[in-house]
Amino acid sequence: MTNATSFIERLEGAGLRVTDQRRAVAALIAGHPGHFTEAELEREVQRSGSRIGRATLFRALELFAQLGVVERLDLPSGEHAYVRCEPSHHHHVICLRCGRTVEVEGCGMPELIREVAARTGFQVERHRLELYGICPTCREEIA
Amino acid sequence: MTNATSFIERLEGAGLRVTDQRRAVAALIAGHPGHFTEAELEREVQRSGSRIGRATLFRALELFAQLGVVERLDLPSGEHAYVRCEPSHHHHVICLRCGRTVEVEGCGMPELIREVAARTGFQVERHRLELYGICPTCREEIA
DNA sequence: GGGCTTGCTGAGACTGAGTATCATCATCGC
DNA sequence: GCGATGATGATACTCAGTCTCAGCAAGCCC
Repeated sequence: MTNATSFIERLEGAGLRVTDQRRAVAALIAGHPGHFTEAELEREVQRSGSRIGRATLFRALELFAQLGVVERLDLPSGEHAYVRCEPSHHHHVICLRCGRTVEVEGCGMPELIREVAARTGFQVERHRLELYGICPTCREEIA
Repeated sequence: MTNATSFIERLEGAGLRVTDQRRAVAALIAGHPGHFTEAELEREVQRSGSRIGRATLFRALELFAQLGVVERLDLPSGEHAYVRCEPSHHHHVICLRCGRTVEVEGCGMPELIREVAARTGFQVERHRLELYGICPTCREEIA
């Protein structure tokens, strides 16, 4: 489980400073079950009583993204969002109804990439795969 | 091959008006080998001597995207771009060096989606897959 | 061809995400 | 505790994308 402490450890491991602001952002992200936008995070920061500048929030998100503990998503609406995640290769399945996000590892992409490479002559270096659907909880609620 | 004429046919088929502006945008898109941003298209419109408002350009892109002859991409940089494409299900392989875009059909995703659904309990409704790499031409140039 | 309806256009104001700047502050190694 | 330097935040700014609304023109009907 990714928690605020592991965020801090990552900061220390990279030789970066551990500030109150980063601690607060880490705690908020760690407490988030699904994805969130920068605007949402900003509101939560205010609600929690912390006083963190917008620029700092953006910087913290970018930083955590570089450290691999947070990933940036592009929602179908075109909005940018973030999810906390394990720093290993994986993909996200995002619930279109409640926004809950689940990580899927071992995605079976390597064969697909080999096939695409063979067919197009491209040397495929990276890919982005996002799956959207309805989570089990929401499916029950709808039914 | 997708050309400007097929864009127009799609408009007519959908009962939409065929205007000079839409014709001009269709011609520019049809002449584009790779992806392009709205800003790039805007510059080309000006260079070609047409006089099309920005709002109209956005509307035309959105329209063609709805008609399935253009697709919206999210580049790794976070920028939004568009590519012209066939209106069937497929994915794009994008060259990180020259921007050329190639469509890949029959992507082998169904099995992957079934597996993810089985593992997470999600009912997967749609997905977004984009592959980034180096195209054959660029590979030769680098070598 | 002429008139009419209605969808389309464009200028410009607006919004909101994200960035740049820079003086001030706080962390952390010594 | 001290100092170097990385981090912060207020503010101004840029730029993509949207909204509005008066005027225009495509295409239908006669």
